[in-house]
Amino acid sequence: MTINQNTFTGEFSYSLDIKGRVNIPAKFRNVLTSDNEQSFVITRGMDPCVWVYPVTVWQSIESELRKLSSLSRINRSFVRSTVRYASSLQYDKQGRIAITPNLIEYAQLGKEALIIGMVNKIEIWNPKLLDSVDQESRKIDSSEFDALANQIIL
Amino acid sequence: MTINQNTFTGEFSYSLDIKGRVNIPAKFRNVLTSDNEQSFVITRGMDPCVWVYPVTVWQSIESELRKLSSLSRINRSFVRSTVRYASSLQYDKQGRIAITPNLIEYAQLGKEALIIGMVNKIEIWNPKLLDSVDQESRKIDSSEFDALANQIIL
DNA sequence: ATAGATTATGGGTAGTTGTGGGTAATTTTA
DNA sequence: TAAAATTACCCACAACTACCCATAATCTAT
Repeated sequence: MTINQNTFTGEFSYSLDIKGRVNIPAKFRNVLTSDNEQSFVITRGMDPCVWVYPVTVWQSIESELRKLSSLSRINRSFVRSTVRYASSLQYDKQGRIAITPNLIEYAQLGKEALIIGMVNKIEIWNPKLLDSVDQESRKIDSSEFDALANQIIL
Repeated sequence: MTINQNTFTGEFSYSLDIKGRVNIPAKFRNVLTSDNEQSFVITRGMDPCVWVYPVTVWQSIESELRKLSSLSRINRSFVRSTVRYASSLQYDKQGRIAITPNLIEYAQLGKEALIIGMVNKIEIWNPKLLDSVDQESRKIDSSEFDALANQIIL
């Protein structure tokens, strides 16, 4: 039994080809899907990147959304923004996925795509953008970052 | 019963071969893995070296990461930086591990690799780098170093 | 001291993975 | 409705990795 049974870890560099396809790391494939669930969910990330969820994880998000009353305007807006960019997907016989132009534009993806395991989901980044976003985050919240490291890293 | 039952101690020098493989000291093997858990986790160290964790230790880090909400930007950045360079691994039939090019570059590993027991994890160093980093640390924080020694050494 | 076992290091091979491109089917557009 | 564009499916190859075996050095036990 490996830890990758349930979680995504590691970083992989792949090329986004002219048809908008990227490889999904072999290590991630049986985490993302199973024998009885071939599809998964792709959507916008909170950062300028693409998020890819296993169906089980997405379903728990969806069930939370169902609990939100549509009477509240902010609830409606939140549900809309969460669901709007999400779509169900499968990989092709080679283990690649086709990223929609919408998402390519949002994540500003070029020829090189960096795929990062984020425990319960996958992120797909433009490498340069990732660097600048992470640097920015750490500059602004450096003390918070250090506090987390102190608390969590063994 | 030996002290090595649960902790990593001591220092060992091995060669990193052309395929990026290093031996894991025989003494460490049953600390790192067990009959029902064959894999372990390799990642970047805080210093310029490689860290190797038993699965149990890594899992407690991971479970803390799962608690962090993705709504906070610094949380996302922290999870990313922690998980990004980590991967699950097993040794081959000879008791070696294959270190990824990423990590070899980060730790500036050459032909000679120094493996050091660090109680709850293993460190893999370029010997020269280790010397200079340790000297540097002690020069800068010498009073702190002495205070720790005073407090801990019996 | 010697034989057997374990450990350290090197290399070969088969299978998997990553990448590109072709063709048919489907959708979109004029 | 027909042409154009897009998408889905398929095949092929190159690169890499995992697995295997071989040998030398070291350690252990009698």
